[in-house]
Amino acid sequence: MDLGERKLHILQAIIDNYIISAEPVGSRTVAKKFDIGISSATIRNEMADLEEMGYLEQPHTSAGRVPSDKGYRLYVDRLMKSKGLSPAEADYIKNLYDEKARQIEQIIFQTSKIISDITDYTTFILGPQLDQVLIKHIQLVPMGNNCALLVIVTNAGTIKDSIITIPDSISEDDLYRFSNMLNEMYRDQCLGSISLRPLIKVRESMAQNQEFFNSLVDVLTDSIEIKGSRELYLGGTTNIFKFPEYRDIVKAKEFLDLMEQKDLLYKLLAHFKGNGVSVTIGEENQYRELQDYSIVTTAYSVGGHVLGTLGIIGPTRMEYSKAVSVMDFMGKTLSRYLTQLFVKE
Amino acid sequence: MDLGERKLHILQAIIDNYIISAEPVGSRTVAKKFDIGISSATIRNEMADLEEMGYLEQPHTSAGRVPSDKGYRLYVDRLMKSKGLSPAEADYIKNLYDEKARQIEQIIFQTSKIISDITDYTTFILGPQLDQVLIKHIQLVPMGNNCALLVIVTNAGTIKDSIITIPDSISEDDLYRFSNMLNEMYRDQCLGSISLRPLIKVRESMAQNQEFFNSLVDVLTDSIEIKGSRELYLGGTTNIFKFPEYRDIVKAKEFLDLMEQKDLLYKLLAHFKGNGVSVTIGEENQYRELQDYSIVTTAYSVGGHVLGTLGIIGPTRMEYSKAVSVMDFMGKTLSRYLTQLFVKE
DNA sequence: GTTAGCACTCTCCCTTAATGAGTGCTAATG
DNA sequence: CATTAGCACTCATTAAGGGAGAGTGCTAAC
Repeated sequence: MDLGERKLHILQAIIDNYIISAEPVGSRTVAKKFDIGISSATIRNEMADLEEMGYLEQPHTSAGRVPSDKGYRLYVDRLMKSKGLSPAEADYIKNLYDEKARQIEQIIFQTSKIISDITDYTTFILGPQLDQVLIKHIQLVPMGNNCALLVIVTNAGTIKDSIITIPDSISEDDLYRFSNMLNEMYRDQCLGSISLRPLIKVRESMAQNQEFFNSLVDVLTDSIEIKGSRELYLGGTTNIFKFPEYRDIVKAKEFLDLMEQKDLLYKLLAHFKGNGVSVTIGEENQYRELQDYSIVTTAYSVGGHVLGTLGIIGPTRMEYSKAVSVMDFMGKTLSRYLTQLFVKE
Repeated sequence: MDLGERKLHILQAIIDNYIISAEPVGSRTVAKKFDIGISSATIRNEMADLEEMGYLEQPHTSAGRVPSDKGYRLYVDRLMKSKGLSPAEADYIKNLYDEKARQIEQIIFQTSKIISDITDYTTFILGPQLDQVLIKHIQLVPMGNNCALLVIVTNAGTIKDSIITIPDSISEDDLYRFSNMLNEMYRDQCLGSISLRPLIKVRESMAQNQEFFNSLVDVLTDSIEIKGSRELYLGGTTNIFKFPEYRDIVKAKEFLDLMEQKDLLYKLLAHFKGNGVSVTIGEENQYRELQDYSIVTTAYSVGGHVLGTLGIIGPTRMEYSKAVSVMDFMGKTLSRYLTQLFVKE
């Protein structure tokens, strides 16, 4: 059995309808929407075919049809009409970015807020990938009781800090001197691939402070171990309540727990390295916990280097057309903005 | 009518029971719990009195009694037996703090996680109050396209950063020189009360860079405007689902929306400056949106200076005894830990 | 003052019945 | 031969009715 033009039209009508209504779609409804002279009986036959082919499902015998993941996939690949953003929306976004945002965190939060406001889905953003990023400044700041703060500023505007212990024998002046050394050694080096070798020289020059030296090396090594340290920002988590399929308290809790469990989202996002917008529908997802949801992601970059990922998550009954447009637009807008801020012309 | 010993005992039995069961408590239940020879009929009479006095309420004629906010208040002030933490819990907490936490943010997150794990309520923590805090280091880091990052490290281990624009005429070397000047001027000054006057001298020395100078002054002024910039950390927001009174999706959403609306929590916490643990029950709260909940707060400090506030929020049917013990313990533990880290002996 | 007894109230839950949307099949139609 | 009208059938949803049970308030006796 093959997918004639008419079957595709019917499938599209059903999905369009279901995305809006969240109710199984019956043959009569399709007949009305599809005002050419085809009766509901004919449509019923076609729908039975589409179900047999796996594009539709039936919650129970006497209900209408609901799209399957396979149906959504076909819809995303071939049927949906790309909507684009309304000029009002594009303006709204541009204006927000024009306002002075003075911290990279603020910019990211703003981005996540925009996306979840416009789409009504939950947004998650993976912060700058530190191994791609250059060190712009290193500073050791004496803090108090045998403590110092190691601060690393990167060229993506992010700051990484770490408390380290220092022995009594090191004075504040020593720390500042040492800061300068570190700066000279590591400025404009890539955080992901800095070598500890140059430090050996330093080690000799502070032979009496082995302990401090070791602690410092530990921290630097930790800083290179980036995986754990990438921030994951969430926005619009309670948007999930807007969808009737999550009126059920158990499902809502399940979703919110999922969002709090950030490891899963980390792992998930690790896969989407490519550029362009990627859509993962329901069971296409390799993680079972996420197979009830659809996820749309895209990368953002600074000066051509991919820095992190934007994503939204919502029910498989997602407004894919809008979701894809928004993510595409926001990925590009954020990249342009960051590049303009941080890359020398 | 006055509150005899027996009435107090009955009230206590009712509240103890209701806190656990979340069901209206009937006279028979109290009679059982209260195994001295008093019949349920007598207790019924006493309960009617307690209701008349405003300590109890009746959801409907044929239901048991439920404590009123006034009842809870009496309970908290006079009736509850302070439980203290179990040794196991105290150990668990101490062990967590002994693990190396390398960022102040991490420490705060850990604290909020501990509190919501132990109490099952939602935790909110107001981060360090920046006007109480000393500047330990200031750094201008050149970033790219007419941009620099102003980084301020404080003696509470927090870092404040801000993107500022710089004119072409300023070189990287100028920036570093300027950083050094700022450091000399402001190190160990209180962030809340730094004066811009010393900068006037600098202004003269960079007469040809008025624009940059102005932008810098703006940012410094902003940094002093602290109110907006205090972080509010949340933990265990989905704990609310554990309580039967929030099985209702509307109420659950209401609560979660409340937690996302951080201004309200800011305003709320501004009131609790004193030390010691403070309990606010239901309608005692001045903000209508919070009158369905009870809130327990306490301050944390570094070296005797109050830095911020810990709080939990849950249904008025709260395990006050445990809540108070935990908050007291955690406030003290966190303060001790931070003091030990950051204050010179 | 305390208590046993009893009528009364109200919620909760189960059963039953009616409604209605939608299907699948059959037979008629162009 | 594809299309369609007609009809019996299915199943979820909703409303109504009717115990059962928990709890109260009142009265009268102790």
